[in-house]
Amino acid sequence: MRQSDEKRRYDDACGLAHALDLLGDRWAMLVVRELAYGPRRFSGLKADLPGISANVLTQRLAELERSGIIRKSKLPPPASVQVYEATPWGLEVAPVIGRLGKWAARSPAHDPTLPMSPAALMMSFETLFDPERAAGLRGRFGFRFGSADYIATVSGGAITVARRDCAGCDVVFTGESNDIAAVIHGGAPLELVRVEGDRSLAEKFRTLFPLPEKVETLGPLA
Amino acid sequence: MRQSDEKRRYDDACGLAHALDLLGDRWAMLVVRELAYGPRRFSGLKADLPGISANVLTQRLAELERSGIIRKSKLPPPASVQVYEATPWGLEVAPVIGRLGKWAARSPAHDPTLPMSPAALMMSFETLFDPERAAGLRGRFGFRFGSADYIATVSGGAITVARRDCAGCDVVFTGESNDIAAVIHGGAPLELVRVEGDRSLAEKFRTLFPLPEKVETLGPLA
DNA sequence: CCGTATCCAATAAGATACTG
DNA sequence: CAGTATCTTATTGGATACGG
Repeated sequence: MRQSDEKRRYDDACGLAHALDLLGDRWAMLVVRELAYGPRRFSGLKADLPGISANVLTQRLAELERSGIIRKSKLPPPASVQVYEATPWGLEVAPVIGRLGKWAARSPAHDPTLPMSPAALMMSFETLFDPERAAGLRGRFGFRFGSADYIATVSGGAITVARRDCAGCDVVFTGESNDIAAVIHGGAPLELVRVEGDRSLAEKFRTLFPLPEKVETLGPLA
Repeated sequence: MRQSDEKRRYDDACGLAHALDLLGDRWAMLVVRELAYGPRRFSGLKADLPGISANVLTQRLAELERSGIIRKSKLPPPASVQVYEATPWGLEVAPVIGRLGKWAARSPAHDPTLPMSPAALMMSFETLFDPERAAGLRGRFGFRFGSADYIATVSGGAITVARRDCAGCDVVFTGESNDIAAVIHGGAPLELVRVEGDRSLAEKFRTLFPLPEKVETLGPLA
């Protein structure tokens, strides 16, 4: 628990400074990332945020709720479990933090071999998607992570992602998000994960997400 | 100085997590904002980041330089003073943090009456600009803050901002960035600041930056 | 004047154990 | 499973002193 009532804030009218008042605390943006595709439970969030401790997660959820970025809600019966979900406004920041991620992927210090959560992987599909490479391609691509299913729909040079059952997809990838990330982004062999359905479509899917070029280590000598 | 050599990092391959490794420390993004339009000196940065202490600024500058986001450089003689400037890659994150700011401006908790630095104000012009309202408008708008001059060029339904002498502008606003912000964004009377040049153009300029609608306090009851 | 280094008090984050 | 409580450690900001 916070000992003082007053949170540390920037004394600055700039919208960016206020964004950092709202999302600048450690873990806050990553919590929003995890909620980008639908409601999640406390334990799921904790599991997908490697290294966060329960008390910090509790505090972040409370602050984000106070700010109106997320809210508590209850899944319909018979589940009836409590979950956290992004509000419509909270959801609007997802594409912005996605672009922040795309920018950072050019950093020489970025290490793509670290673990990657299902939500992070699905967001990478949205942010790294290349419409030109997807021209003329149509398909529904399912991802079964054990904890949840997601589908990515490619059509008309665009991609959309949703958390939804994989039934009816043209291809379904099943495995750990780390391994699926290695296959899609890292060029690892398809055999690392389970692939059901149209295999050639799966191969094409892998080509849609070019990694941004790394920055030169010493920076361009302008 | 940091006591441990190891910086606290996220153990996460997600680009966003890496962005926060690079820019997640307090003040870091605001330093980048201040460098968005050109090189700045230490004391200028300190003055425009209300509340930062010299040692924290020193530390942030060193970290950002290590990451390749900014670099030290020397102004050409006879000035020959040391300045900090964003690298080309570092500059690329400016529009992204601008969008973060635009998103946060919808927060019910956002207080636009707080102080606002010149760089923050100029960035707000870029992020809040409405191309439809600027249709058919052309002009060069100068801003003289005492510490530096900036110009905003509106043409063809677009706006560009640069730090440059105001000479040749159609309108020049002179005053403190706080007051100019109150005039442009807050609807304060033009008389609060000094306006030279085409006054009707100045009035039109004020209409180009609609503030985003506030979120309802309790959030939409979906 | 332009920073940098050091010390200090307050606060935020992390680890771990524990409760309903 | 969903958090709390408690303790320890790390980071922040302010003051101040110092070097170019």
